[in-house]
This record gives sequence, structure tokens and C-alpha cells, in this order.
Amino acid sequence: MMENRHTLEKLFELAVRLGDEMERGLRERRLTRARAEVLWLLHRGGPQAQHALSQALCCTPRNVTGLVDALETTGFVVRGEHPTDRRATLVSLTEQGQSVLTQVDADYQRFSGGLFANLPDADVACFAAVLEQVLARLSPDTPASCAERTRAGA
Amino acid sequence: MMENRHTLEKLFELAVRLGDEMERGLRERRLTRARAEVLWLLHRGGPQAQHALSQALCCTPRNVTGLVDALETTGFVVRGEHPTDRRATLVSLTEQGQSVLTQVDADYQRFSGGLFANLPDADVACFAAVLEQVLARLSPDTPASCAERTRAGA
DNA sequence: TATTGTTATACTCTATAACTATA
DNA sequence: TATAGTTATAGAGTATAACAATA
Repeated sequence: MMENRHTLEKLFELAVRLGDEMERGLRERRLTRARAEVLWLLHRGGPQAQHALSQALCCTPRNVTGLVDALETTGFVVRGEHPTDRRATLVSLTEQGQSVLTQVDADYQRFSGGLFANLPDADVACFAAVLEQVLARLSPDTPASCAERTRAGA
Repeated sequence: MMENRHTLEKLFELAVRLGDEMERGLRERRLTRARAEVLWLLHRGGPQAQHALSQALCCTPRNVTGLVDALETTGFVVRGEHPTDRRATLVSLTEQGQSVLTQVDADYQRFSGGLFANLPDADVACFAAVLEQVLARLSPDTPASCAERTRAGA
């Protein structure tokens, strides 16, 4: 089907544009997409050890070290002692981290609200339904624990 | 609207999964997304100077130098003399480059065909329509010349 | 004087491997 | 023996700045 190919191309195009849009907002707040993902995980899961972040982000422990280093340097997170495991590091949001996340969240909320504004509800519902179907079709080979890295940092 | 936010998150999730899927195929053929984009441009536009690639990819000339270096090393493209401008380099696909592109194209065709298979035509049409609408809503601030980098390398 | 592509340098994300401290 | 996180090293993509050759 030629139309399917065209639709897939448009889907990629939209994804790239939306990603760029998100990234622009993050950059203003001195964040990157990968670092923002870490903040989201900490926001939703509370203080965590790095290995937990590593699993949620589907990346290597070494990668987490780098991201946490950067976030610590810029003041968004702090490393602390793990209460029960002295090997582990407990990563927590600072007040600044919490604050910037609140702003990013508001941006995201505003953006998603405007994106589908003025479109018929039925169309948006249909769009969302196809989205779910196609996603379900791809899901089997992707571990659920890696779901976090799909939000484009917001 | 909370649902809009959820839909946007799903959209990002789908984009990431599809991108990963595409990238897997590229990696098997010793290509990356960025390099595959260069091959597509050469396929569709014929032999070109690097500054043309730079504009189409929305990246710096330096970046193109790196990509073309890598593609030349791996045998997918060759640098040649520009017929009229001795400052410029003419980048062309090799036979190997042409061949791998044909394979990637076939992958993409097959993949896009399967993605929406068994879904009601009306739903797919509605999906595509919303896609276009949302894209049009974002388009103004993105230069048309940068459209190429949106195909996820395929 | 402007453009084309390069070298030099740097930053970000990512990965593997070897190692230390702890479990 | 296995796990948590580090250092060491590497590769990919991206960027700015300075520079050479050419227009």
C-alpha cells in the first residue's frame, strides 16, 4: 500500500518535529532529553538507586553515571547514601530539580492541549485508537520496563 | 485535556519504537540513521555537493564532512570533482550504496505495509488525516528544506 | 568579499570492559 | 559469586571557530 508508506513517513515527520519542539523547551531550562527522562523517573518513583534508573531507561549503568553526573553538576539532583545497601547510591531531586520539572510539566500540558485543539473529538479519538492498535502490534518485543524512554523528555 | 496528553505520550512512544525498529534494520546493513538520510538524498537528488546535503539535513557543513567520511570509508559513496565549481566536492552513490538503498527501501515498504494491515480503511484514513492536520499546525516554524531528516533513515 | 569544505576542539549520548566495594 | 557503581576507552552525532582554496 503506497498510502501506508506515506502515512508512516508523515508519522516520522511529526515525531521529529514534536521532538524538536520539546527539546527546544528543555534546552531553555538547561536540560537535554536524556536528562529530563531521569528527572521524570525520580519525580514519579521517588529517590532511586542508579541501577533502577538504568533499567527504566534501558541503558547501561555507565550511561546513568554520566547523566547523574551532569544533573548533579547543574544542580538538579543529588547523590546520597542508600539506607540499606552501602554499594548503592540514592539519587534524589533537589528543589531546583523539582521546580524545573514542574515547569516542564506545565509546558507539556499546554502543548498537548493545543496540539489537538479545534479538531473534532471523534477524529482525535480515532487517531488515539489507531495509535494504540499499532503500538500493541509492536509491543511484544519491547520490555515494559523500558517504557519510560518514550516520552521525549516530557 | 488529560486525554490529549495521553495521546501525545503514546505518539512519542510509537515514534521511538518505530525508530528503533528502523534502526535495527539499518544496523544490519552497517548504516546509521544519519548516514541513511544522506544516501536517500543522493538517491533522490543525484550526485550533490556537500553544502546541498548540509542544507537538506539541517546540519553544519562540518557534520556532513563526518557523515560523508564514514560513508566513503564503508564504500557507500564516493567523493568526486564538481564539474563547474572547483571548491566543491561532488558526492555520489557507489553501486554498493545504490544496492543497500534498494534493500532498505524494500524493508521500509514491507514494514509500512504490515503496520496498518487488518485495520479498517476508514480508521487508517482518519489517522492519516489527523496526522496531516497536526503537522500543518506545526509546519510554519520549520523550513521546508529540512523536511528530509524526518524519515528516520528510511 | 563570500562560499566550500576542511582541521581543531568540544559536548552529549551511548556502549563494552576492567575494577572496587559491598552483598 | 553476584551486584552497584566507578574509571578507562571508544564511537556516533552534533556544534562553533579558524583557515585554505576558490569564486
